Amino acid sequence: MNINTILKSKLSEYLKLKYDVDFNDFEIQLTRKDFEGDLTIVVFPLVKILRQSPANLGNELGSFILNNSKYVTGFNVIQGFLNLSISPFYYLNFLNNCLSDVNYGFINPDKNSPLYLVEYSSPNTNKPLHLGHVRNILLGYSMSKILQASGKRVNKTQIINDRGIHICKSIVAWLKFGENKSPDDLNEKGDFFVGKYYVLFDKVYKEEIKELISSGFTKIEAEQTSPIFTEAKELLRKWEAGDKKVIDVWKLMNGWVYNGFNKTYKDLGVNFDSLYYESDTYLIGKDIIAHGLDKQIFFKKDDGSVWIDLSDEGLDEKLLLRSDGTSVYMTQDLGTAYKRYKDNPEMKGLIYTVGNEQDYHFNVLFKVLKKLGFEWSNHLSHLSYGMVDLPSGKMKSREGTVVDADELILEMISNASKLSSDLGKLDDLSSNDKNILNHTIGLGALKYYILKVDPKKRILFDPNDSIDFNGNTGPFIQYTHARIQSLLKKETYKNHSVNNNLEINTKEKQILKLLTQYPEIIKSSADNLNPALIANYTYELVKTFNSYYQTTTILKIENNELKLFRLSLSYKVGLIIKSSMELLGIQVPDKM
RNA sequence: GGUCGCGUAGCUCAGCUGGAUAGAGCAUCUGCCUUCUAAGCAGACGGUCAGAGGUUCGAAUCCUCUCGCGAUCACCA
Repeated sequence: MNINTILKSKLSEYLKLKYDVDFNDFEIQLTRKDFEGDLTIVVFPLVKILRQSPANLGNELGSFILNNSKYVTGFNVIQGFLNLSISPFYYLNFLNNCLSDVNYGFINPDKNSPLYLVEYSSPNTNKPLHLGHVRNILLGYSMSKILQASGKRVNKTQIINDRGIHICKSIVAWLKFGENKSPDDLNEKGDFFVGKYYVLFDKVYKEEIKELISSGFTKIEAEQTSPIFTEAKELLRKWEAGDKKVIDVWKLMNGWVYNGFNKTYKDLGVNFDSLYYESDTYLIGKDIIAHGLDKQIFFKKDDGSVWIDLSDEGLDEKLLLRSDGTSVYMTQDLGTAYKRYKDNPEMKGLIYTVGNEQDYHFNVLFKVLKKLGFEWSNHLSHLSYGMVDLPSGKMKSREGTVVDADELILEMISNASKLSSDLGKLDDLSSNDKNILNHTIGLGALKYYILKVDPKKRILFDPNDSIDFNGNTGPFIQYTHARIQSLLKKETYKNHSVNNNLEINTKEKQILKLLTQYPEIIKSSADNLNPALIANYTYELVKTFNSYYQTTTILKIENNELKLFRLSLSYKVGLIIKSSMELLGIQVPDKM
């Protein structure tokens, strides 16, 4: 059993007996360095209840726990802080137990575990993925792993925004200028290929407007009468009418884009369990609107547009359907949410990984569903994250100021490659193994760089400042893991029980203390939807271990018992590093 | 203007539900590779936690106000 739980229950038992007070809300923290002790109980909260001075109370509880727990070997009291020295015996015992437990810290979900849907990525099919998507994808994927580790069944899902005027724009441009060529003909990645035509459309459109204005049209007239834009609108009409030719081109081009996306997902090491398409769900959304109108939850304005009044919730009126009957963003999201519920009626959570620019949208979405009386609406939550901005400001795809996901991945790999060849670390590897390793390291750097930051905070990304490989970074953590593996390789290592009378040093105790915290970190990370907690915990562990590794002889000592203990400890640290990096979707190599 | 979020070292960030003297990395400087991987370790330097009030034994953390930055309030998605 966990030492905190033991201490809490003993103390509260004591308080009940002696003072007839029910209290179990003890705050137990790691003792600050510079103070003697391992765990600290804060007694201030009890001072008021028991009407005693903090010092007296600390001493009283301290002597009680000293006499009643075999794990406590001493105590001291400073102000209201009761510092307890914990016997190495406890930690060694813990090491023995958790050594044999491969899944230490993990709660394995089974068929009866609550089902959570985690949505992430959710791209438009008219342009390649960029750095903003990368943050989204990494966050969503990592959260799905973390939720799984905390005992939830997870379905990783996305909604693909595959219809609408923006899609038609790239189709029109390709039909006009594409010369019937496919990405394969030009040896291009499908999403780039299509994105190119999206940009081309915009270029032609702007030129047309310019010409029209110079021949006497107003700006608005020009925008409306632009031939290429008219074509796009016509195409959208045909698409909605189910015109076979249009649908075929649409399918063809979307297929190219999906191939491109899949390559990027593969490079990032992520995947999905289910896919939803806006082209399937927007009609369901329209049905829901009709239903809500029926029940008078929504209302229709004179021009035919449909709205909901959320002023009683502190929000405004919100449009749900355009006056011409076509759907808006909200329409589609209502439909998608409903379909997901229908497909997974037992779901206990649906987490949308979407940027914080859409906080308002999701606020409204959840409230609309609630007003519609869907009891499952309280399972929905929004994992909102800050934008990734450049020194020049916001990324804008049409202005070409985006950091492209694929280019960034390549750059990270080449950075890793350059660094490892400079250091001469991989010289004895085959070139294929080198490539795999550089990919692992480059992506480790990228993923860690993004995930270590609190999701709700904005990230300022400077492309000229290539991502660091030293300090609090992915490669540093990977490196430590690799070093541990090579250490273990040099000795025949077997699982064994550590002698409980062993003397352990301060740094070893520090590491063991950190290891005991691992399950709480996973839980907290899952509860707060925050992978950064795990990232920063792992960094602390790695840093502590490195300091130990550098200053403590592990292999070349006479005392066999001690050597085996040190190997056990290293082995366990390696396991924890590996499993927590896996929760971030980061691979850890055995050699680098 | 309304709403939401953010503001911690020169820079990038930790600091979880309030706890002791504020924590890392980068950068700058000083040591350490004939001993398990120097992508490392040890150390120095660096702070008005945006500002002002309040709550209490105790506030970077909670509340109020002010300032700064960002997002949003679209018949765009």
